[in-house]
Amino acid sequence: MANSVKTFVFMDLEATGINYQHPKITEICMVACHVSSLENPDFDESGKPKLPRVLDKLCLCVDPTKPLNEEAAHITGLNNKMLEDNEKQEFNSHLISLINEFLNRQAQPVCLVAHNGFFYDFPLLKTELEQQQDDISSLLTCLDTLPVFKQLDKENDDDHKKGKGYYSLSGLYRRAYGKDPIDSHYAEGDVLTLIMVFLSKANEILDHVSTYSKKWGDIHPMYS
DNA sequence: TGCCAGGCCCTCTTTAGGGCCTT
Repeated sequence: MANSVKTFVFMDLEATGINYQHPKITEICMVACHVSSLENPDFDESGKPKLPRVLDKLCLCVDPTKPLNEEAAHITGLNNKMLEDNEKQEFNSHLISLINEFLNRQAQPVCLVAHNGFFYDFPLLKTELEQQQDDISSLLTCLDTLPVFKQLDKENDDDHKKGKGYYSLSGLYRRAYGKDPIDSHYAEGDVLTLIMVFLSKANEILDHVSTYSKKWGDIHPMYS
């Protein structure tokens, strides 16, 4: 199909807090994966899929220009002093250019993927872009793995008791691979975990990408 | 101190309320 996604860009944001705190981004990571690597992954001797060898990565720390809340600083391992001491730049036009160049380098069309992306990562990125009077291509599509995994369980009649953490990123990783992911809450660590979670159901997800995805242009900012 | 977002899902439901998931 002419419109089939050719590149999935898995992404994760670390920030100063969560939605109602009007957060600002402290770290952004995007890892681009060609669809062929997801359709036909290599497997290790235990039958676990391997991360694709060919990955493009963009990982950057950002001065949020507002205080991180205590919990965000604790779980992300970042704080304002650290970002200031390292003279990190704000979310500015240079960063937006980098993101655009990174996305434009990939085989098109591109689909952004994030866990709980429809309610966190995508609206927050949209807000930061809007505050710079800018945007990324409205031709992008985006996919949130949280509703995807809920829907797949429904279709597979999974009747497990779904307590707290069942659909968290680390919870999905534990379900798939029987152990905790590494480097949780480092943006790159979470993105690599997300790719592994995606690979655990890749063919089922890839079969329904058009059903589950939204247009980037339909994402609303988290706040203005 | 607890609340503050929000669409979806679950249940002690459907004339509703509360928890999840993201930092």
